[in-house]
Amino acid sequence: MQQPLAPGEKASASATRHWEGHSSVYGLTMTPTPAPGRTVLQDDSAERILDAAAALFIEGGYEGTSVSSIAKSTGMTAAALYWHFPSKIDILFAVLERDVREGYAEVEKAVRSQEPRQRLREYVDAFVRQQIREAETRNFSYSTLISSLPQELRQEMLKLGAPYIDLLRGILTSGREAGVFEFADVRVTAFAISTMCEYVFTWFRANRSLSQDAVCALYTDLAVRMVSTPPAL
Amino acid sequence: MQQPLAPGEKASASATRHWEGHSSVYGLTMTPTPAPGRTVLQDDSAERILDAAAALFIEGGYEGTSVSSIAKSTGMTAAALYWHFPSKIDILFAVLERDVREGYAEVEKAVRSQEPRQRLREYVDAFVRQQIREAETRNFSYSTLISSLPQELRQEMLKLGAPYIDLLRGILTSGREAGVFEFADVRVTAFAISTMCEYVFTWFRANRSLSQDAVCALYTDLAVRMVSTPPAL
DNA sequence: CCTACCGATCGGTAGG
DNA sequence: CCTACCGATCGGTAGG
Repeated sequence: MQQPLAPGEKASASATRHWEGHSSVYGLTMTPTPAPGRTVLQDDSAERILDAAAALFIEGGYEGTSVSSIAKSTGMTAAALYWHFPSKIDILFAVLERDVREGYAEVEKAVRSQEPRQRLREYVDAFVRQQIREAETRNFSYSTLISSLPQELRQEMLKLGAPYIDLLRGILTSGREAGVFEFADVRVTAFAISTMCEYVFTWFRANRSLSQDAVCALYTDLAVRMVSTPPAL
Repeated sequence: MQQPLAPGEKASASATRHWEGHSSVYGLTMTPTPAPGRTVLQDDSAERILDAAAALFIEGGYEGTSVSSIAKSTGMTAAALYWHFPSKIDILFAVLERDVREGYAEVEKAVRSQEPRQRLREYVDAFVRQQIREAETRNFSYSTLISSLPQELRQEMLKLGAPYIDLLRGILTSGREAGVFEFADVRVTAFAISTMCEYVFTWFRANRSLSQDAVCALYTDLAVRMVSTPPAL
């Protein structure tokens, strides 16, 4: 059972906390633990922090954003943030985690056809559209912010992206079973298509002459070509 | 004429400097200017700084690497670095610039066939092999370090990568003229293939079961499929 | 290139 | 005794 903390006592990292998510891997001392039983999701302060942090990280990167600037943007003090999150890096992780989920939900919703080739088109179109939309208004994409995470947390983020890649693998596999797709390796092919889409933002801004729709259409065709049978080898 | 600087006096940013390359875009004050007339290329100190900085940036990222750690690694003091480079960001830029050139030279050397399809295979194989090799030993790839550059310098880096993409465009165009390739847009297709190859590192480490050769072969086939005629649509 | 430092700001913590 | 913070400042370190 969790004991109430005496005034001034430090909570250990293993203590039950009202915030969810990752426990800091650093040996940092924690702010006093509030009573357990509440969740962040009932508390919109945490959501407001994530909103502010997301905007600032996207604008200036992780290291280019101070804790106090996040605090100012939410109308709190810097110290108050540490009641909601154990460290700055946990804020980044939570921001990315939320974005991965929202991004996946959007793509999943767009994929509604039952025909594999059409499903693949819907997947690529939604994915590329999402990435381009982000690239247009952001200095730092979520993809590049991941590199600010320490090794361990980066691995955890990769796992969170699994549904994304699993959806694509499912499309490819069902297409192969239906005889419309043909490819040598599901995993590599899925990763290839996925990274191709994810990193459109690295070049899109530099070529403003192209419309969003045009790039989506071109990428969709390229992806379909990569897996369609008979292969043109 | 350049006046000798009194002790403690700061050189203006417009003073003649013996180092080459980009002038800092920040309004930072500079360390005292040495006598003009020497070049960095005759000075292997600058090369040693770049070697040390490259290793440290790759290990800990840009913000995770202090100027003094670069200095220590080269056997200099932190202040001494500022005789060779105007700022920390200029060191990163020089590191990336050198790598882009070396990386391009390697790919260019690998592309020797005259047959377009084989040329594309050689290009993709060399590119992917290079990226995987880097991914195996590095925490931060050069591609992710680019995101630590401010907007202006990031644009300059993109320009430095032009030969890379131009080589690929040339391959695609000659293949189209020879009637073996067919695609809708040279620029987008080249970018799609290029980013697909460049960002192998984002997933390769997590899937150690695959060999370097296997991934190269699979990616080569995927790229050829993307542009081969007749398209399997 | 070194020694000797600066202005500022960093992430995080204190008691209340 | 709780949740939700505040005003002030900590020890270190950054780039220059």
